[in-house]
Amino acid sequence: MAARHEEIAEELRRAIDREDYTVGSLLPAETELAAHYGVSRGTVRQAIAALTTEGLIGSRQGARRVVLAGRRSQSFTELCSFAQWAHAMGREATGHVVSSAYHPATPEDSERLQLPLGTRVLHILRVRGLGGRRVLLERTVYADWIAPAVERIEPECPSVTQRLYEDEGLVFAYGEYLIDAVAAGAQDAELLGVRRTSPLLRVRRVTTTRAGRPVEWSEDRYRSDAVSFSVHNSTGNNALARKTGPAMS
Amino acid sequence: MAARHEEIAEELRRAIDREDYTVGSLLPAETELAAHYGVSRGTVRQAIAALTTEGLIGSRQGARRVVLAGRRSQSFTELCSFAQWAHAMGREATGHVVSSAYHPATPEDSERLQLPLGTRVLHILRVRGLGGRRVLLERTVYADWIAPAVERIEPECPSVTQRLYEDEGLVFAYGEYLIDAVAAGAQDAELLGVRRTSPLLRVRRVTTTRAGRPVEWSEDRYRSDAVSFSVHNSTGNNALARKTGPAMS
DNA sequence: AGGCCCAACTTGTTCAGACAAGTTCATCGG
DNA sequence: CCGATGAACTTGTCTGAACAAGTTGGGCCT
Repeated sequence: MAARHEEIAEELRRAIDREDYTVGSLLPAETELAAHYGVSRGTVRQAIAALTTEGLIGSRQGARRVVLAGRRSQSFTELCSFAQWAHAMGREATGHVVSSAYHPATPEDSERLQLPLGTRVLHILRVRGLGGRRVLLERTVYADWIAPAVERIEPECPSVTQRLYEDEGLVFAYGEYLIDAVAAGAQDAELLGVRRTSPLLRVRRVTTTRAGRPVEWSEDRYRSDAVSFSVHNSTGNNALARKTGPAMS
Repeated sequence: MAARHEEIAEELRRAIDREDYTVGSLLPAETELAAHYGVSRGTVRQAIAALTTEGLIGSRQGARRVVLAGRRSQSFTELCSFAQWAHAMGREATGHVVSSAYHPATPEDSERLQLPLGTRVLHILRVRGLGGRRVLLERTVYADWIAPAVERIEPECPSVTQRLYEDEGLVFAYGEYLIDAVAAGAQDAELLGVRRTSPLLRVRRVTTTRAGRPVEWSEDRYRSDAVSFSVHNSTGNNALARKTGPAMS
C-alpha cells in the first residue's frame, strides 16, 4: 500500500463506503481531486481506473464520473481462500480432508496445470464448513512441485492458502473460474447433507502464481442456498463471459 | 477504436490469439513495444493494462510480462445480448415472449431500478433458444422510461438489446451479476423442456446506461447443460466475489 | 415556451523524462 | 560446486504539459 495512487483509491473506496459519495451522485473532477491530494492528474487517473474496473464508478468523456455501486468487492485473496473470506465476514471456516491420494496426471490435469502427462499429482477431497454448516465440497488437484508442501498440512487445517503462504511463500495471483450448476450426486449429497439431485453451484477453477505457473485446479460444489457469486462488469472491462456447455457443442 | 492504445491492445490480443505469443511465453519489454509501434511507453502501458484486466497477461515488477491465457473474452455487448452472443458463435438465437404486463414497482424493483415505489414497470417473461433448443428463461423488469419502447418490439424479436439501440440509441454500459443455482420449478420445467428439480444456473442482473441509470433487471435461468459462465480474475482486478446466500444470514 | 448555439467544464489521449523497486543472470570468490 | 555480489534490464510510479472530444447549462432568438 505504498503507492500514492493506491492510497487515494482506498480513500475514495472508503468515502463511497461511508456514503460521503452516495450511489448515483457525481465524483469531484480529476483536477479537483488532484489539487486536494496534492498529486498530478495522472496519479488520480490511476486511482480512479482501479475503482472503475471494480465497477464502483462509471465514466463518460466530458461528463463527471458517477458512483455506480456502494459495496466494495472482495480482495482476490478472499476469493481464493475460503477461510480468509469467512474471516472477513466474521464467521468461522472449517476444513476436513475426506481423501488424499497421488494419481498420474490425466490429459486434463496435464493441460490445466501445464505439466507433462503422467506426472504424479495430488488429488484431495475436502469438505468445508461455514458457521458450523457444511457448505462446500472441494475436489482439488495440486501440481507435483507444491504437492509435498500440501501433504504436510494437517487434515483439519482451516486455511490451506494461508499455510502455503506461511510455509512456502506461495501467493496466488491469477485465477480463471468456470461456473455452472449440477445436481448433487450420491457422494455430494452425503458429504454436504443435502438431498440427492438438489442443485449445487459448481465452480471449476485454475489458480496460478504471479509468474503464470499453475498451482492447482479444483472443482468446487457449493450448496446453492448458502453461497452465490457476484460479478461487476462494464464496457471496457468484461471479466465475465458466457459459454456454451459440452452438450451444445 | 480510434485510440492508438486500443489499436495496440487489439493487435496484441490478435497476436496472442494466433499464438505469435504462446501461453507461458514472455512478451517483449515495454520499451521494445513502444519503439515497434512508434508511441511512448505510457501508451503501451495503457494497452497492456487492458490485457491485464482481461486476464490475458500477468505482470510482476522487474520481470518480463507473461502470457497467461489464449482465449480472448467476449465483449460486454455479447454478454448483455443473448442474440449477439449467439451470432458471434455462428449460431442462431430465438426469442419468444410468454407474458408481458405492467405492475407497480415493488420495494425490490424500486431499489434495483432506482425508481419511486409504485412506478409502473414492465414485467416480461421470455423463453430463448439457441440452435433450436430452448436454453434460457428470462424474467425481466424494465424501468418505466424505457418500457414503451420495449412494448413496441414484436414478441418474436431475437435481439431486444439491438432493437433498443437502433430505435432509442440506448446502450448498456454497466452490469452487476449475481450467480447461483436453483432447482427448476413447474413453470421452468415446462417452458425449458427439462424435468422438475433439475439444476438451473440462475443469474440475477441489473444493467445500467453509461450515465449510471438502471434500465432493467432480470432473473435469468439457464439450462446448466447448455450454458456456463467464465471469469478471469487477478490480484488488483477482482470482478468476482463470493457471497453468502439468504439462508446463511 | 421552445429550440439553438456557444462557452465553460470535464474526461480521454498522448508525450517525454526521471527515479524507484524488483528480477535475472553472469561473474567472482570461497 | 555453490553461494554472494553487482550490473543490466524491466516494470512501477509520478510529474507537467498540451490538445482532442464530449457534456452541460445558460443566454439568446424566434
